[in-house]
Amino acid sequence: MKPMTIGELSRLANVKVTTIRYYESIRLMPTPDRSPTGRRLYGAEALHRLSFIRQARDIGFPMQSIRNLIDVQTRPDSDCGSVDAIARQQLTEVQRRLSKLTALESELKRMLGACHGGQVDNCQVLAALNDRI
Amino acid sequence: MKPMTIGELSRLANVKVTTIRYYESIRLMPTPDRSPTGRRLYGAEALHRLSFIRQARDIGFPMQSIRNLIDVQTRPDSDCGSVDAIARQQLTEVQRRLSKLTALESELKRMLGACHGGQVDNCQVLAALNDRI
DNA sequence: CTATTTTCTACAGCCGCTGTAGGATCAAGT
DNA sequence: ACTTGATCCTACAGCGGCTGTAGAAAATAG
Repeated sequence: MKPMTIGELSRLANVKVTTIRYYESIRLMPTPDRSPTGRRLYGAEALHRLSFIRQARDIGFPMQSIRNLIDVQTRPDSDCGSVDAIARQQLTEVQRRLSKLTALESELKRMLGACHGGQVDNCQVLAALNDRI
Repeated sequence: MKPMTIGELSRLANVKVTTIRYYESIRLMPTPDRSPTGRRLYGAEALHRLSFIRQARDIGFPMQSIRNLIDVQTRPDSDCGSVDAIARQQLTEVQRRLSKLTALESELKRMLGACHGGQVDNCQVLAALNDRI
């Protein structure tokens, strides 16, 4: 398994090259090895980590939670309690989002069922959004 | 129903005063009436609209979608098709988020069940996150 | 051996706020 | 009526999380 360039990593993790460098600069990603000519070289571990960050961001995890999880991960002697606390906190937040999103989903569905190319003033989409969200 | 100040609106809609003024500056909120001494005065409509924006933002709606919906709302002669398109687009996005969040929720629950104050290296939290997210 | 693409660093800019400075206004208590 | 403290005003700077650009070096493709 030969190391990959930043561009390959970018494609595989679906994270822009500039963003990867940004993550490195804020120490969210570790400083990678370099080729003899100074190019960043990444292994599978980096891909794993970056994918994790990407997915977590995508799902709406705050940066700090991600950082916490990663930090704990790189200190394997630390106890599980802090990880547990983070997970618990995230679960609450995830459930809050889920309930809102579920409500929104049903409302959007209802709207799409009710609206058939009429005019806005006899269309329930916006009223529904205002009432229900 | 007497008009309310920006502070009252802020409390009722759970949006910071500065953020309300920011929304006004980017024309997401309309320019309000002013008191004789120059203070912003808002009615129920503003509260309605601001609450809508707030909830939509909270749930992860992109600014542009919110703007689209509001713009269409204020042009009641426009046809329903564009609203429908926006709603449809949002539904897809909402469902994407829902599936990810649901997966994450079950994983967090599993983690919390499996982790009882051990050490990180024999704790499944992080491995689970890496595997499943 | 060109030509195109990728990478490098360094830095500026954007979005969506958030906070601060410095001053005016208002509401409540004495 | 007067003080005190909260709220409001404008204007502008700063921040988090990227994103884009410039200018140069290096890798790959034809």
